[in-house]
Amino acid sequence: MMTQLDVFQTLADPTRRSIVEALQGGERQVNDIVQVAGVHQSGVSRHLRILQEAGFVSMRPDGQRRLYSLKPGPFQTLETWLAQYRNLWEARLDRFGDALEEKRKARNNPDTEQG
Amino acid sequence: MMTQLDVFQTLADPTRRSIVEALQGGERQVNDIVQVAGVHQSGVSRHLRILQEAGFVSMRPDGQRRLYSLKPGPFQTLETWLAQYRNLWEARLDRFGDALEEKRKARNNPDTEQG
DNA sequence: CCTTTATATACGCCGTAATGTATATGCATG
DNA sequence: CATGCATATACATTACGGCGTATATAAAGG
Repeated sequence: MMTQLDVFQTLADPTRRSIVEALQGGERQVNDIVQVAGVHQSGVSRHLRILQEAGFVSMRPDGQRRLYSLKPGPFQTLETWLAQYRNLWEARLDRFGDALEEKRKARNNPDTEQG
Repeated sequence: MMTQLDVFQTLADPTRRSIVEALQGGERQVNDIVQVAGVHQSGVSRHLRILQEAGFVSMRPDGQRRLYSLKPGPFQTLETWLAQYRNLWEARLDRFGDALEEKRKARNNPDTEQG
């Protein structure tokens, strides 16, 4: 069974990413997605189930059609995860700037401590 | 062979994510990472190679040790990809992004006014 | 030198996940 | 009710990726 892939594992599959991309324009029915996904309808349905279980999409029945659309949750999760590292590399750039500053000061004042 | 996983596929593996996490604190040698990664040293080396090929880390030899550290590239790629989906949630976060942009500009141009 | 330590790689094994075919389910309509 | 369309799912196949063991390589140190 599949049971609850995390955000990264869900997005790891290129077909699923193309489905997510296709949903950027709003609600789509399964057959519309089949046109762009490059896999068989059964595959699209499976991917949609996985995306739904991971919280990426929600489904709304409309007669015999099923309309899928994006949900923000996992994107926010990703955002939060990414923020950790944004801080990291920005801090690194800041430290780089600080180091330059320290060097400049040290040149004028050789007693200055170096880390 | 493996040859160039994309950002999402690279991050899909939990062990690789734990390695990336371990590198948040800066340069680490392989054995240090083995302690926290939960897999054998050979596995860690393989993961590090994959991370390097995907641009997540760089390596610096130091005697017999190899020091690995994070590189920003793929994080920025992720950032760009994620930006497409920002309109899914609140404008609050857009303003947060703007604030970061302001910071970045300010760093390059220290005369810039800050709020 | 010989041994120890640090890391990388070849190899085989195994689990997982993606795919298509075939089929089930369910709505819609004549 | 019979037929057709839209979607989901069971099943078998196949490919890929992660793992550990064993081994190669190379630097340190006695």
